[in-house]
Amino acid sequence: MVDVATLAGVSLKTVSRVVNNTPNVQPELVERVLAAVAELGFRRNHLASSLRSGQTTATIGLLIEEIANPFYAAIAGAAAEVARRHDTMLIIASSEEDPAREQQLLRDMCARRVDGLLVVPAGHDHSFLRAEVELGTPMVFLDRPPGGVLADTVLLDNRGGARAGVGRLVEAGHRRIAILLDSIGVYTMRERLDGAQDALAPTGAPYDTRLVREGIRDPAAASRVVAELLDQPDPPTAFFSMNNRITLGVVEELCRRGSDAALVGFDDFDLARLMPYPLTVIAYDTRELARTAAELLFRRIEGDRSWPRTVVLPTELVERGVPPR
Amino acid sequence: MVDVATLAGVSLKTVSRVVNNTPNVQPELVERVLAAVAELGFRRNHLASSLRSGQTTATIGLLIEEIANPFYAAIAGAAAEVARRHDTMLIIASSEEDPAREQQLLRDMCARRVDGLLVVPAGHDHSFLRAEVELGTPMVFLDRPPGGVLADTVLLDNRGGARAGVGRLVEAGHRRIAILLDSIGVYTMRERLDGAQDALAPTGAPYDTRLVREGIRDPAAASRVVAELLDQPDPPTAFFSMNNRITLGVVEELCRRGSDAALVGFDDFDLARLMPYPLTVIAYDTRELARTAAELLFRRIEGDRSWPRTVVLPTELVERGVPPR
DNA sequence: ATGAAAGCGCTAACAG
DNA sequence: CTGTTAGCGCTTTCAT
Repeated sequence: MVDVATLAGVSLKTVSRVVNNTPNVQPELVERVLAAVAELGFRRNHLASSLRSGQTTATIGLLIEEIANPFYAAIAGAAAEVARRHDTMLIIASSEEDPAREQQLLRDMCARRVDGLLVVPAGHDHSFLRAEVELGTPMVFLDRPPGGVLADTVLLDNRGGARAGVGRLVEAGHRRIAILLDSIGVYTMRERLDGAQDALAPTGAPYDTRLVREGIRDPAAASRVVAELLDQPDPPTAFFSMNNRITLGVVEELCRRGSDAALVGFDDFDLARLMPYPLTVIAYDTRELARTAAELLFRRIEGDRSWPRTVVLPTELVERGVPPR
Repeated sequence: MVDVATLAGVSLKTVSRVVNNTPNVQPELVERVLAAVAELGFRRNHLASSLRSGQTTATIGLLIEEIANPFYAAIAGAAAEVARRHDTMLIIASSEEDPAREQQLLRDMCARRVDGLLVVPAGHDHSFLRAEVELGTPMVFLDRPPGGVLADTVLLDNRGGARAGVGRLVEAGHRRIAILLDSIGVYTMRERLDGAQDALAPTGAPYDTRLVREGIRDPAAASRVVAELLDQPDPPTAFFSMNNRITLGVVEELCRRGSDAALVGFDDFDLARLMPYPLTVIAYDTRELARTAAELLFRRIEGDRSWPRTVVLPTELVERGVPPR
């Protein structure tokens, strides 16, 4: 900047004014400065400017589990769009579901003085962020609630969605309904399981724990569990899958066998219409989830100091056919 | 840091040493400093440290078209993984295929003094980056070559892949092969078209421009084009689709009609096995593309000053059946 | 409307 | 092993 000022024959401060589009600079000087900027290939150092001015880095951080996963990619896309409207850059980091890594990444983002944080929690204890929150760094949690810190949270109606999905199977006459889920350690899975039980309770059907299978991490595992369940003496007549990876494996195995068991899955599919199986699902708007969270965050960044709130977004039962019992 | 130093009764510099894990500090002092850090909730300002030390911000920028797109999400995932291994944060920005926006974003990233840039080009002229390159900011282009600037580039063998795909259709006896593509303005599409023509040329079949359809932006448009082509007096017996959005629309329309036309598509699908149609595709390793680019970038960041190179990654014909003519 | 001086929070260079 | 001093590139404050 000193070089530019020298070349343009003005003071350093005038260069700063021109570079920042401050009004009240003589057009002639503006031109001279701009010429010098071009000639020297000057590029403003954003770090230095936000170091001195102190308030904003025009950057927010997004912490997710894994960017290659379509769910998180959708979140990142919606967050990026909102960030863009606020002329803000987005730092994206993946926790890989590792709480230690989550903590390290969040600390690092804070050290970079992001203006705010959008977090899909991996761990259950976020009290280490309390100091940061008190220091005034806004943060919004999404998809899962934080632990040990009071902050804005945007969630899906997991319980209501699962209740509706299993309810639909009950309505179709099913009583032996297998429930397939990933780790019970994850908040969303616990909520969905509660919802499933809400729907099952009024039927008076005995709650058969052998029909609830936990720890299914991928489609292949889901296929194996389905095979095992169908080979039992008293097989289930319907399946409730708690995420789309599992649903995929269930579809594969049901098709392989030409089974007429019913299936309802949590999470919608891009290609559901082309599936060789009527796929009724519980859908929700992932982008809306992220958009809501990001907009809440920017409201905070712009100075909103109201009490933290929790927003719950609805889910929708997308009916594509449910074979009766 | 001054406060921490005062509280711990040491100099500012000692605090700096402790915070940076510099060896050769008395354990006792380390402890006192750490206690003060904890008590005051001190968090090192990463911006200030990289402003002064000047060399590295431990940040790289990734410019893509749109993060929610699975192709770019895969790229982002692989890049994030390499960045992570180098303890580097990733700023991701989406150009939305707008060259003006691309330029603005890249300039902004440079202003933030990223250590390097990973770019999937949207525009055709990147000469505005030349000053930046000369100033020593490493950058690697991927999926498409840059224009007007010499830099490392990692590409797929688009031409070879298309040649193999269309070649497979020719081998199955097809001569009237419809070719469906997105915008001809995109490098990858032009390359793939060249490859298709490579395969068609030796057959001596007249090159029928009515069978080459450009400007297909989404599955619905692809379905419409397929319908139109099949309703012609002399319909094609095979389709070559140049990306997976198009392939999807082709599959839908072929299924709807129960057509036995052959189909080969560029880009693989997650759910190809479950498709109601034998889907032979040209596959490639998207993550490998990004990994290669990111590793090249870090080699540059670490000081490699060798002449820029271009790497071309192979594609693979994944055979899932091709109906003969 | 323009400029001079101070300083953001940190690290480099050099002493002690 | 520890401290002092200067200064990264910019913006703020206050003068002119």
